[in-house]
Amino acid sequence: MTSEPDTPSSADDSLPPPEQHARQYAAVRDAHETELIEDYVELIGDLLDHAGEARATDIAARMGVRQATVARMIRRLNELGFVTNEPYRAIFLTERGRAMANESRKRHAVVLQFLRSLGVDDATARIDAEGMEHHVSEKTLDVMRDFTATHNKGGG
Amino acid sequence: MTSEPDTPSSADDSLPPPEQHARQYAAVRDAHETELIEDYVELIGDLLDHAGEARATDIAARMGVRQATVARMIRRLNELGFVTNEPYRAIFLTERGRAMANESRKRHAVVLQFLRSLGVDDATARIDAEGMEHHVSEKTLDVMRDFTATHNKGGG
DNA sequence: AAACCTTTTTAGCGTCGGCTAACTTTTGTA
DNA sequence: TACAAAAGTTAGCCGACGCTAAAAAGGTTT
Repeated sequence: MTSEPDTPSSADDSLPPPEQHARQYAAVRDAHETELIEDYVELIGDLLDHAGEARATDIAARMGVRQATVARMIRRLNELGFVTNEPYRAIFLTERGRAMANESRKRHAVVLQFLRSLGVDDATARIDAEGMEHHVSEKTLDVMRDFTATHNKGGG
Repeated sequence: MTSEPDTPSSADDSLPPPEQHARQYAAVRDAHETELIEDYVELIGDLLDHAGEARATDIAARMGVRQATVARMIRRLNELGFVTNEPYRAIFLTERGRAMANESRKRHAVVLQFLRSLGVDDATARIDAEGMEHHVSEKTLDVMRDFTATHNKGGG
């Protein structure tokens, strides 16, 4: 039939050429590299804003990992220039860290609200947004923003 | 203005309780554990279907990694019961592997077509789908399927 | 001040998934 | 048949990120 829902251009029958395929997976790997860092930075920013300070204990509790894991990550974030910290003291974001936290938070909010305006329930939207957040390109984020704006007039 | 896009109920002002927050991150970590395995199994399934066989060279080229990396992963997939393989021979999927490949492929297709029907260009949709695929819950997949079905009548 | 508890840090283990280098097997060709 | 190229395997390095256990620093209570 020529009137099938799958048009030739949108059918997923054939594999992309190997190089393009490889680039897709490389993009995913790249995203994974920065993903955890962004999650930590975003969480630290949230804690600073909501609790006034970001302590390792709270980060550990919210990330669901041990404090030792957090300590090592904080050291890494410091080396990368995202946070400043002195031994046995709270953690603060550098300018770069603050920028990343804001970026992440915005992206997170766009995805979360998009999912909700699609009709996904809140709990599911929160979980999915957390995972999807780092894999959504700027272009797709724009589309999501538009969609949410036009489908959310009555409030979501 | 009181008619801002952010309604109080959908605003993301406060952090979730720590335990819930931790569960969200745990879900992401869990997804990461199986993600790469699913990607390999899905790719092997695609190669079997499209090329008739799945060879380590082709897997490496398409994943964008070295053959040594593929070899170790194949051994792992074998131990996990997803593939069968004999030394220096092509790779085949077990029943479990085939089931996972089909699942992954379906999920991948749903996300990809959803993005396209949203209006995301093909190249972007492909990249984003690859990353998002593993972080989309069944519930959200259902919503995406519905959306694509109702917004894709003219083809796209 | 001493004792105690919490918080943070450090040391060290294990797994995973990239990599290179070197080797073996298969395959294709002279 | 012999040799070269391609494909597959193995060994071992490295960084990341979980973990436990134990030490060090900070804060509180007596």
